[in-house]
Amino acid sequence: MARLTSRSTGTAPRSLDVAQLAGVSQKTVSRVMNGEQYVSDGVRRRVLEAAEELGYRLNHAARALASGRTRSIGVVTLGTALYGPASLLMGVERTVRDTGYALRVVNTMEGDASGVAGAVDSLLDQGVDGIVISEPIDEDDGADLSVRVDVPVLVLGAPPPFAASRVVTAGLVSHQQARAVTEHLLELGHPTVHHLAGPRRWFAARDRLEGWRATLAAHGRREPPVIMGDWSPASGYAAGSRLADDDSVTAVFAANDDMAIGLIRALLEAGRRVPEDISVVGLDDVSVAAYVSPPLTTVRQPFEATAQDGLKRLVHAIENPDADPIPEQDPPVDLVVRASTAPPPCRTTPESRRTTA
Amino acid sequence: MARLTSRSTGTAPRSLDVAQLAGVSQKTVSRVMNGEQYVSDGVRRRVLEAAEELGYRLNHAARALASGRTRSIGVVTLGTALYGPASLLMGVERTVRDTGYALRVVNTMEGDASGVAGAVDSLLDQGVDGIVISEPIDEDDGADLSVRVDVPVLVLGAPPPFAASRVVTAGLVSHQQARAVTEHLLELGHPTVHHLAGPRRWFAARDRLEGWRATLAAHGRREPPVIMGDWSPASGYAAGSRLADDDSVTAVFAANDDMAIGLIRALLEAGRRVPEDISVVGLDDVSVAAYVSPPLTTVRQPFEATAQDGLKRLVHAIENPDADPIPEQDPPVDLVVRASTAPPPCRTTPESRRTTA
DNA sequence: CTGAAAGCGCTAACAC
DNA sequence: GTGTTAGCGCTTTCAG
Repeated sequence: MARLTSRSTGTAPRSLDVAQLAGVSQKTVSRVMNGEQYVSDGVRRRVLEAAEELGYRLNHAARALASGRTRSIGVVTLGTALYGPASLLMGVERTVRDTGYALRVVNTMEGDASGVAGAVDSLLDQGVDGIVISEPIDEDDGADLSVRVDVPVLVLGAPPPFAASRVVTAGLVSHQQARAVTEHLLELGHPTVHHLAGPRRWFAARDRLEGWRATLAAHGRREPPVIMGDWSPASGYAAGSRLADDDSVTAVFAANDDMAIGLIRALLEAGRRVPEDISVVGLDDVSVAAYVSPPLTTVRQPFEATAQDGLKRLVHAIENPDADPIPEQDPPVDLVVRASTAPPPCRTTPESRRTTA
Repeated sequence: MARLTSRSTGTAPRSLDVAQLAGVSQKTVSRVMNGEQYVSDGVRRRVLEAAEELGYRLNHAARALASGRTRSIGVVTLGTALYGPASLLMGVERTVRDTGYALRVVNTMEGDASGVAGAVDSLLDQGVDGIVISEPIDEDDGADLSVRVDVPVLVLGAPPPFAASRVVTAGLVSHQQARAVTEHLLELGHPTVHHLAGPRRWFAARDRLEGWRATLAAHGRREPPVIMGDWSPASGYAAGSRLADDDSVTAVFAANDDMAIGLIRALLEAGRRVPEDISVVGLDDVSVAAYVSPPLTTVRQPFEATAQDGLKRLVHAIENPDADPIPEQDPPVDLVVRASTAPPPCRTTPESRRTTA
């Protein structure tokens, strides 16, 4: 009964130690730890008990080396605390555990030219079975990813920024959200809708702008000049200060809630009432949206659903390399109408069509 | 010049392949890749070129297996998009890359009894050289961490929730922040300050409460009953609805900005003016704080500094197991006075001392 | 300064 | 059902 290789204490127990304690081969321990079949219940129990007694934990590095799979997924994030990216990351985090994968996170360093490419590279370097790219923003240079990405990639909230063998996307909902917002405003009777856009480098910003533009066109409305913001309340405030002087403005769609809140602040300071004089809509439904003055009409973002749906499809792609990808499932648009929108001040008559093509 | 082991294409190149191409031993490649000294410049360059040509990337799993070190740090987060935890995570992410470590993230699943213990366990399981625990909340049960944590641990924003061999902390600033807020309000002439606290299970909530309480006591002021919130604007709103009826309330310190915003909303709806009738202070300095009505007086959180300082000390503990820990460096409290605070309505006389001990 | 040999702890392929 | 034999691609000794 003497152990063949009793290890000096201080070293972590290996599967061989467990095997000896349980009186089985090392391979059997491996089978049990991996939940494989073809192990009798008695042996399985003995092994489990031995492992427990020794405080054994499987060495993932060794497993990864031997199997070539790391059982981990890498996430590329922006490294900002902006509501959208941060919420998406949380959604990914919460979901990934259920998939049985571990999570590695890197962020695209601001001001670094390598950007997404560098981040993906570093993940590949660390060893991951799949990659999630959350809301990539356009690179300064057109840095294309020269490295070969041979693992499946999930892109959240944007189309793939590079070519990879197997790519899936999720959360491409900005266009429809913008349409819902614009139509809501038009239905209230506003002759047209102004738009405070996010930075051009963000796909979500461009897509919202497109959705707004397309909707105005579809209704034959004049398209006012776009105002550019940077997602921050300060930029919304600046936009509001400019807009406040223009009496023709009756409705503004801000590309996110933060800008909407800054915008409203500027309008109020300028003596314009919201929504009596000007209606404002945001996008995100941040937690305070219902409690600012006036409570903000906005669109709730489906972060959790996007993360879940995307991850499910990424894992499918990882584990079934040859199978067809699962089709994307768009969540419904969730417009939350509160008190920042109302019919325009004077003109109750809905519209004078044909102003523009 | 024939390669000894030319590998079939399709397999990733190993250090041996690089060695053969460069005409050196495999060990020399290892030396170069690790930036060790005692390699002549010529050899180093040849190796680097060969690696580049082959598209070689070091296999971290093999390295971890051979060296016993993973060069990665694990983070335990709460998995909520609350401003504090989310911002801390971003700070950690942004900082960790500079340290040369990779980041693994797990979150304590809500409703799971194992909580922090389970999360730490799963990190240990994955293999990490150090662990960051961000704002742990108290467990339902007194689940103590039975697993042995033999890697250094950094706890952010709370005292260590369990005993580990080497623990460092950072971001224990709530107490001082609460004091600054309370003193600001007292200096404005308010006879006392009410407190809308966060959930008891959060250390930050308890510490803010303690700071507020201690400050009132130090100034010999009456301590009004504490109102409990849950960090959400909704809970702030509920608190505000109750407080609005009480004429004796002239100043409220909400434990975070979200609650402060909800609180203000309720007060305004009830016809109380802020700050003319009631002053309100939040904590966090969320991005919209300056743009709500009225602009919120609050305390800016030093998330980035906390993450940087903490991580620096964690890495020190990892790499110098026997050295003394680097002492914690508290960032200064950053009270941002805006328009939600003012002297109390009538009583210009500062105080009537000795109301309570 | 450079190299040879051994082995980290596991899984893969195949025997029994 | 279970065991045996080879490596996975590195780092670690220890020689030179």
